[in-house]
Amino acid sequence: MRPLFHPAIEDVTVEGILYALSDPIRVAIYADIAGQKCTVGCSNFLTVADQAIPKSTLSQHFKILRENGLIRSERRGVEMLNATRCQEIEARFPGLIRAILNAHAIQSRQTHRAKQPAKRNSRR
Amino acid sequence: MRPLFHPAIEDVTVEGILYALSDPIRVAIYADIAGQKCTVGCSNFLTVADQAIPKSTLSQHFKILRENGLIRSERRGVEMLNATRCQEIEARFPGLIRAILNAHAIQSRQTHRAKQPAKRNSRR
DNA sequence: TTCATTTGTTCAGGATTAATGAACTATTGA
DNA sequence: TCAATAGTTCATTAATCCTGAACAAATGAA
Repeated sequence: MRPLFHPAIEDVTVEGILYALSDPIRVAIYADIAGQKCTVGCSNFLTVADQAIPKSTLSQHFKILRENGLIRSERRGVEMLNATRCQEIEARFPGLIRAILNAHAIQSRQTHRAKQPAKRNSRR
Repeated sequence: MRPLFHPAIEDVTVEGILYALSDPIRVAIYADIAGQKCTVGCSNFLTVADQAIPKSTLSQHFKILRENGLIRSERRGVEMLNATRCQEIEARFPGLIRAILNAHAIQSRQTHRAKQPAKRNSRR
């Protein structure tokens, strides 16, 4: 099994960050990790927003978050501990992560209030 | 030819915005339009960052920007005038567009300074 | 040690999405 | 009516994504 790849912060791109967070599941995962005090394992997200995610899919999502510089993952015993790299990104792209998480929170509140509003299309 | 579709601002999603701007060509186009005083036609972008873009591809890029709520396009005579919807988005997701454009500007400066630094990978 | 359990990765395939040349539509002006 | 200009649509190929199945690594118990 290959060692985990983490890009140096100066190799992290805006496009990479936006791409990684342009998926509703990934942004939900990232927002959750960012909100936690401590690091968390992947399996906390086998269901996201009442939706079951296959673990192979979940693994890919974490890989995308990791390889685009959004999180740092470290094996701890049998599980993987994930932490955000918010501070590093903040130093490179001030305000970016905060604005995205804030926008995500605004949207989540509206979606909740409308109680499943006929399935928003995530992309396109 | 179908009439152009523009989503209502309340149907614009964070994921849609991030997706649309996660492509290096689209974010460059968007940053350019946002920086202009007046609206501009699509053909201004047949080359972006010294890279030729086929016009069918360009048309798709504009469609993605438009249908994710980032720009408003209007036919004026034989050409298409495009304007950003920055203010509407600002009202819905405060600070989001500004932070993204700022990050893009930071990255562009660094990329320029390094004079084509061995092709940054745009995604992944 | 050996085995079962837990957690996550890798691989292979089918499904989806993106890129683009060619043909087409719409508008303008000669 | 014709040519030129500006974009769109379509069809095909290429690239990506999703996920079940098999695998790998660490732990703890027997």
